[in-house]
Amino acid sequence: MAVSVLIVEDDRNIAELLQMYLEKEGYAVTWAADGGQGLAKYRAIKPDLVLLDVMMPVMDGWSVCRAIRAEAQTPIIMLTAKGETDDKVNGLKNGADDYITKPFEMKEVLARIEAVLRRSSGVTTEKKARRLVFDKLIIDMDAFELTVDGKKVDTPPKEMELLFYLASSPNRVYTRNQLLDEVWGFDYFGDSRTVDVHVKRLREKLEGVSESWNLKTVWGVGYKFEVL
Amino acid sequence: MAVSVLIVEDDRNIAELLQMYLEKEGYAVTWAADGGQGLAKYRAIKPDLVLLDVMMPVMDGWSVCRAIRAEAQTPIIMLTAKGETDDKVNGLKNGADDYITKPFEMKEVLARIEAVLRRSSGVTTEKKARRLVFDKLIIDMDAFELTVDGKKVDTPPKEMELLFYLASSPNRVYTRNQLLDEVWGFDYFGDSRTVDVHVKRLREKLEGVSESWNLKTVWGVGYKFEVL
DNA sequence: TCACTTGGTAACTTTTTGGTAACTTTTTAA
DNA sequence: TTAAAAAGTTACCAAAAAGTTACCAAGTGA
Repeated sequence: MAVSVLIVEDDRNIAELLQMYLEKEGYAVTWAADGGQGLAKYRAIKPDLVLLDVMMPVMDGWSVCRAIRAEAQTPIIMLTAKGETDDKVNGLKNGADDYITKPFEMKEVLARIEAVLRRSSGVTTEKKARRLVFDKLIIDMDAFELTVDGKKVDTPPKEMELLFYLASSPNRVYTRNQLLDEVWGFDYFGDSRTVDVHVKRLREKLEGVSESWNLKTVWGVGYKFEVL
Repeated sequence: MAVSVLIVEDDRNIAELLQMYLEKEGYAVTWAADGGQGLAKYRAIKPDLVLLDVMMPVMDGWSVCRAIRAEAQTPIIMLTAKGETDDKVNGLKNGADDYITKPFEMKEVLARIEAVLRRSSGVTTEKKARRLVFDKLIIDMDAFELTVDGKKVDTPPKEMELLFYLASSPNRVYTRNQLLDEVWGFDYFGDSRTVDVHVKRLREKLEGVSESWNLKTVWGVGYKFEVL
């Protein structure tokens, strides 16, 4: 069953961004725009985890945090503005499990959520395969290491992630925009040609290694990791 | 089977902090908010160990301690406020096995628990490898000693723990935040660049010693202890 | 109390990366 | 056959990340 997350955040944009990312990761997301609503929705749906903004009008995050703590042990992650150092202390005092400083990276948020859920026992987020093996090619995202024909090849993050993504679904074509969405993040606004450049760089590392796979251009569409 | 611990502590925050840490270490934790409840839960679940706060309203820690001692030899660790020196004497008089002064470090608590359990025979906490050996490198967390190329090298705690953590999962990359969570504790409030500095200090101690391993930077991701 | 150790911060330097722009080549379709 | 569109390629640069150094605050022990 899906893990449910309640977002209590008055800034609509931040909330939507979070929601989009979390849903993509398979979480069931509910959003509350203020503290009062947050508490109400909390009681209604009893989520597995709460993301709670500190700065909110009327009923602030700490009040909500204490209120939730008074009735259950649901993990709470606070979202605090940068510089408010005391928040860290407050957080623990009021029973928060972790806190994230704005502005935050989505990856950061996901990592924290998984960490907190892991800590609070029970819920286990099933992890995907982090290691792909093809003929003379190993893509290991745990070691963050690319092995080509038995040799380790230094490969920057973006290239690793792009290759890993393509190779996770062999023979499937992705458009540049799909790749930008999935690898760069849907909040990336740049030239789609940047994909070409990364493909080029990957090809330099991979060319002539094996007959059984290659990074193929699908003209007018995009790229795929082709496996014969 | 998991080792069970009963926490009797009226301060919800402290209790939760303890619970979180202990569960992460694999203990089965039960919490009681006051002395009466504590005694009741003690009788219900017969835990392997009791963490008992001294200062509690209604029925204080000493009473609970004596009550438990009257019926079993279950190890008891008292949690006392700083300055209450007499507690030490009281503790022994009332049959406590150990005592810890607030505010305490979680690591301290874990160490005490393991020590007490070891002493009270019976329960054996199967502990992980506390000693890692690589080519010309010995990381001994029991002796808290680092041996490089046959020579002991004075190494401060944080560096030892960081190295030990990284070396416990060779070739696996950890981000700075993961390392902060795991080595510094998830309740650490500080700059993630502090990891860099510790890595630097470790490298000074380790550089040029062996070809078969090294502390490697994974650009854009984090660090790993690489073993060839 | 004072000297020493440790852990952490801040500031500055160096390295690496990701992305853009410009130019070239290939493919498609009229 | 040729022009337009798409993709390949190259070089370069600003920003991000990591390395490095110096310094400071808190804790420790003599």
